[in-house]
Amino acid sequence: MILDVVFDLPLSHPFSYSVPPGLSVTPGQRVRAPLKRQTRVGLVVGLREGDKQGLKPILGIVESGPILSPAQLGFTRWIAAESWSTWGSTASALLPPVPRGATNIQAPPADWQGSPAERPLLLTGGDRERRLLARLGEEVNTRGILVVAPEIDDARAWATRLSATLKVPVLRLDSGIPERDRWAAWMALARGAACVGVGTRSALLAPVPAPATLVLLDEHDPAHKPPGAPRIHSREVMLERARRDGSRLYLTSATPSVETWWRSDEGQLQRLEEGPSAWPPVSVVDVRGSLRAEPLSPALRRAIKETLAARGRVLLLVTRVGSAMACGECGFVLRCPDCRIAMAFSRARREVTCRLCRRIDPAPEVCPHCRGRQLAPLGWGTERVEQVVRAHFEHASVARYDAESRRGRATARAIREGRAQVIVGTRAALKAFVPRGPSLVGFIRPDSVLRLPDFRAGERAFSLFWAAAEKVADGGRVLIQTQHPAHYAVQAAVHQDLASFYKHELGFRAELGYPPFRRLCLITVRSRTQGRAQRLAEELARDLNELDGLTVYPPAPLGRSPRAPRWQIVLKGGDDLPTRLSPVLSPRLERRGDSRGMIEVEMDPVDLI
DNA sequence: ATTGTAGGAGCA
DNA sequence: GCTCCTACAATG
Repeated sequence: MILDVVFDLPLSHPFSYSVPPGLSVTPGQRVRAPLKRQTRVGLVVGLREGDKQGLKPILGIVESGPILSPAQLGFTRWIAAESWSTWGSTASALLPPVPRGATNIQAPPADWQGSPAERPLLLTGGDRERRLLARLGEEVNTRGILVVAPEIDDARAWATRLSATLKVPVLRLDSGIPERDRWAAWMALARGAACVGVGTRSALLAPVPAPATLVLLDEHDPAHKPPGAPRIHSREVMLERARRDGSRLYLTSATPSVETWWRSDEGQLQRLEEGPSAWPPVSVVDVRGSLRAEPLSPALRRAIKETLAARGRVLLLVTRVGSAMACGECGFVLRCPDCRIAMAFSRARREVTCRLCRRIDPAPEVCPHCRGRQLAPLGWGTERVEQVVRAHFEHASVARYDAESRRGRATARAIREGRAQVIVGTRAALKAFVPRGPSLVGFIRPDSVLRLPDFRAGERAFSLFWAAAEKVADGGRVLIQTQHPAHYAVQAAVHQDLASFYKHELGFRAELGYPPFRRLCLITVRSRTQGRAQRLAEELARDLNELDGLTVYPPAPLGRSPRAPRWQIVLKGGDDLPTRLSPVLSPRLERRGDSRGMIEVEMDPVDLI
C-alpha cells in the first residue's frame, strides 16, 4: 500500500510513503513522516496499490484512527480549491494542533449523516441573541451544536453563556485554551461524549454529533476571514458544510454582509426577523466647513456635558488610531515616500509610520516643504481627541481604548468597573462595554471610513453606526459628526432602516460589478526588485486576460518600498472564479522557487486597500 | 517552508 | 585556488 500525504506547506502536491509492517493507516488519518531530513505531521489523503520502490516509510501515526471522515476529507479539498490555498495548509489550519506526548487515543471518524437539507437561517434584530439561545435550548437534546465566533473573546463569552443557558457541558475549541484541551475537546465531540462545541475559525470542521446545528455569530465580521490559509470567509465554509451534511445553520448579525442580505432576498436563506426593537435617538451634526481645529462640535460638547451630569458614560469613537501630520502654514501633508499615503503620527513615540509598508520614521520638527514650525497632527486620532476632551472636561475621568495598545486591557477593566467616564476609542471599545453600553456614543468624524477608497466603505461605516445604536444604554443617544449627513449609511442608521441601506448598497454594487454580483480576486506578486515584480505581474495579467469571463485590471504597484516590492492585480469573475483561474495559476504555483517572485492569491478579499 | 547544492563573484 | 553568496531545485 502507498500513502499520499499532504503537509502544511505551500506545495500543491501530496507525497507518497510506504506503510511499515504492523501499522494500519487510513485516509483522513494524521501521520508523522520524514520529509527532507525532518519529521513532520501530515494528513493521509489517499491510499493506493503500487510499487513502493524508493519510497520512505512513515514513522508513525498521530491519532490511532482518522481524524477526518472521507466526506470531511473531500470537504477540505473543496475549501482548498475554492480559496487557492494548498490542501495541506488548509487541513492543518482546520484541525486541532497535534498535542505533545501520548496521542494514542481512539479518534473514530466523525459520523456525517445526511438529512434533508434545510435552508440556512439568518437571525437579525436587536434580540437575536435571546432568540438564538431559545432555539438552541430546544435543539440541544436532539442535536449536536457548533457555535463559531469571530474572535476568541467572543468564543469565551459564548461558551459561558451557552453552558448557563443549555445546562450541558460546552467545550471550547479555540486557541484561547491550552492545545491539549482543544485536542481533547475535539475528540470528545467525535466520540459523542459531548454535544456542544464553541470556537473560532479553527473549529469550522469540529465533529459535533449529527444531526448538527451550526451557528456562525456576527457573520458580517471581517474577523471571519483572518490572514493565512485557508483564505476563505468562515461563512462560505459554514454554508457549504451545512449543504453537504444537511445540517441546520444559523447566521446571526445586526447588519448582515451585503452578500448575505442579497442571498436572503434571493430566497437562498430564510430571514428570521421580528418587529423593530427600541432605537435610541441618532442625530447627525453637519460639520462641513468646521472641525479642522476642534474635534468636538458645540452639539457634541453639550451632549457630553449633559451625559456626565446625568452620571452616564460617554464613548467617543474615532475611526483610526493614528493621525496624519500636516503643516499649518503651507498645508503640506506628510506622506510615505514609498506608498504616498499619509503617515500616522504617534506623539508619544515621536514617530510617523506607514500603514501599508510599515515604514517608521522619526517625526520631523519642521515642515519638510516650507520649513515652517506649524507641523501638527491633522485629523483626529485617539491620542489627540483624548487631550482635547481632558482640556474641555477637567473633572471627568478620561481613558483611551485602542485594541493595538497595551492600554486597551487596562481601559477595558476601567470600563467594566465603571471608573472611566469618557472613553476615547476605536471600534473595539464598543465590545468592552459589558453588559451595559454607554449613554452617549459620539462619532468624532467617521468620514474617513465613508470615503475610504474601497467598495466596502459604506458597509463598514453602516455596521459601526448600527452597532453603536444597539449598544447604547436605555435613554442614551448617538451623535454622528460628519461632512456627509445625507449619506445613505448615515440615514439608514438614523431611521433604523436596514432595508434602505441594502437597497442603496446593492444598487451601487450591481452598477459597478462588485460582490455579490461578481466575485473578486486579488493577486499579489512579491519579488526582490521592482522590475521583476512588475514584469512578472504584467506577464501574469497577460495570461489571465486570455481566460474567458474575467475582468483583469492592469497590475499596479502596492507602494514602492524598496525592501519588499509588491505588485497587485485585481480580478473580477463569476461564481466559478476559482476554477477559472486554474489554467494560469496552477502551473505558476506548481513550480516554486521561481526566484522571479512569489505569487499570493486572495479570493474574495474583504477589502481592496 | 526549508534545506541542500551548483556555480559565479570576490579574495589572498 | 578557495570561500562566500545568491539562484534554484527538491522534498516521497
